[in-house]
Amino acid sequence: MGDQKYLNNLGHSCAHLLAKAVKDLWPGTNNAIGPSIENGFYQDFDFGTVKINEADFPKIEEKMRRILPTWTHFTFNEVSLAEAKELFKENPYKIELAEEFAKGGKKLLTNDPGNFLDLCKMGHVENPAKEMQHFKLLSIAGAYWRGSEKNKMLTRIYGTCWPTKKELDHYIWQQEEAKKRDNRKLGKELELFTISEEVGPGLILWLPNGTIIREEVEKFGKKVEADYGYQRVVTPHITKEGLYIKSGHLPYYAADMFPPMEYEGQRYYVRPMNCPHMHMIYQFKTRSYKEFPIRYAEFGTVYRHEDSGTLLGLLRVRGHTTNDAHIYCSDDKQVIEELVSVLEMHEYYYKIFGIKDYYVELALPDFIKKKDKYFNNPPAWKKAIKLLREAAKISKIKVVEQEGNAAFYGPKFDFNIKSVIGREFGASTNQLDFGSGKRFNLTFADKNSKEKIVPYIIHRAPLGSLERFIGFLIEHYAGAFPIWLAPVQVKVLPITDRNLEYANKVFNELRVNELRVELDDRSETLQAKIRDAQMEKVPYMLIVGDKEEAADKVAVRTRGSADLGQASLEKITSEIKDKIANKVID
RNA sequence: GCCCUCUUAGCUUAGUGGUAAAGCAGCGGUAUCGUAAACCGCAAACGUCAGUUCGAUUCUGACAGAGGGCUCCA
Repeated sequence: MGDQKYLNNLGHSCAHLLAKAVKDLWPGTNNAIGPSIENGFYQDFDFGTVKINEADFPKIEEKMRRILPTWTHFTFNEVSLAEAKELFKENPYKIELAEEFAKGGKKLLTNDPGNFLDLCKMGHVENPAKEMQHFKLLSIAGAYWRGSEKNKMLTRIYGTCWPTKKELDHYIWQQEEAKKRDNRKLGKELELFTISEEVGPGLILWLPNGTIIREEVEKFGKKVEADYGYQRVVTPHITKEGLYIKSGHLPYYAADMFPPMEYEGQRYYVRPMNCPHMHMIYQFKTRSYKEFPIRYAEFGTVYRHEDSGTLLGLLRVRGHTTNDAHIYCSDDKQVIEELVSVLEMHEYYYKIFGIKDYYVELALPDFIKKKDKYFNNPPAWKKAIKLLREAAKISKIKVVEQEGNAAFYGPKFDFNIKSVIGREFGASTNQLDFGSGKRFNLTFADKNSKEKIVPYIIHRAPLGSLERFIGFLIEHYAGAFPIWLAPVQVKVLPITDRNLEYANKVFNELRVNELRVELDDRSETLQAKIRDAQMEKVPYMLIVGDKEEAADKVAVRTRGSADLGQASLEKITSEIKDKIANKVID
């Protein structure tokens, strides 16, 4: 196994090989960038008017293999901007990059394996012919030049390259395995959710099994929030335009909102976020300093106009329900305490759900590149950032600071989790808002009966949205949910129809114990019943035949094991209830 | 939204310029079986709208939906 740096060099070198092969096959094609990425590399091309697709891969791969033996080593050179412009005069992408790097004071470097000169940042293998033999082209995609929708759409070819054939095969196998966990695939197979063309893309229809999981997660969230002193509220899904003018969302957020509707001469929006509604609840009455901090929580459903191409099962949708809450703080001390407690809550959730692969980002504003994106109040920003850093320090949570990702009204902690398929996405966001108090004129009476503006509001959603979170859980558990979440917790399997009466007795006993239990009373073979229960990933199977009936017992099988032998129903019931109560992950 | 690919029964797939095959699921029977698929039968589909054609599920186009991607820099 090579280390990551070596794998990066391998992928990056292979991108050059791909570029050379493509340029040989389609003269006139310009190659743009070709970096290594996790598990491989990509190379962007401008094919002009030529269209290629995955059917061309064998041809390209063959060409690569033909070129590879001639690449025994790379030769490097430093060039001047003028030289670079001459060398790459036919390639506008390279020229743009060269000019930019020269301006940024970076050295301009080129490499050449003998027959293919390229502008390059370095990082290659020493002997390509020898080291680069195990590659495979994976997919083709469109990608904007420099990632901006305003630029030209280039053609991106993804590939992977490994030191040995074994590692290449292993990677391909791993990808196949990952696909089996895809939330869309399992969502269908386990009957968790569906998306109807007639209802619309990105709008989730929760099936009975999925609804059980959703409601269990919701119930758990409500319990935790109750323990942390939150009060629950409920607000409507639409609102008049004026509220978003007041909040400041309209100019910053319009592109993400569904178009408004007219009603009784007023414009109404389907809400893309809950905050302004909650602030209206704050304003319901005169507030006293004694009430603080005020914590309002709501599972609030919002709708956002996500681009159609970005939708992804439960992971990216147009309607979702956030595990939202707003904490109104009257001073800095409360802000720190509440932030620390919110971070603690995250860790508790992640422990319960068994989520280990995550990191926390401290999203800061970028006043240089995106000046117009933020409330213009530098001292307030500075102070807010200080408070977040302080809270992170107390929590002993490692945060990665990232400029440019802040909300328009404040900096935030974003928790990013990684699905087994390798998709990384924001799981939760915790924002420190120093602007809305003033905008909404949220006031309270202080000790001296003086009216004050709420200085800080914490927006937090540790579970993110139920849609995305459950989408993540589906992939995380590969559909085998911990028993407290499993739609069906126990299945009773009678061996013959003779055993139906006893099976019913067992079934009813489990129901009385408030377990989610099903009785498979079909006239099927035991093997078939077991197979179906396994496919449904039911945690416990209780098998009852003549022997169990005679002994007044049940034969136990779990989804992860073979036959566990007989046990009394009381014993197994209490074992199951215990696992549910403790939210055990098996 | 943009680039490429795709759309056949509830699901997974086969196939054709003369309206289509199968497995699983479903329904009706038969079998009553000991830890991952019993047997027989029945019913059920070419995404939508145009165009080409004697004739289109098949070819072309548009639309809709789905899938792989879209600043990890030379």
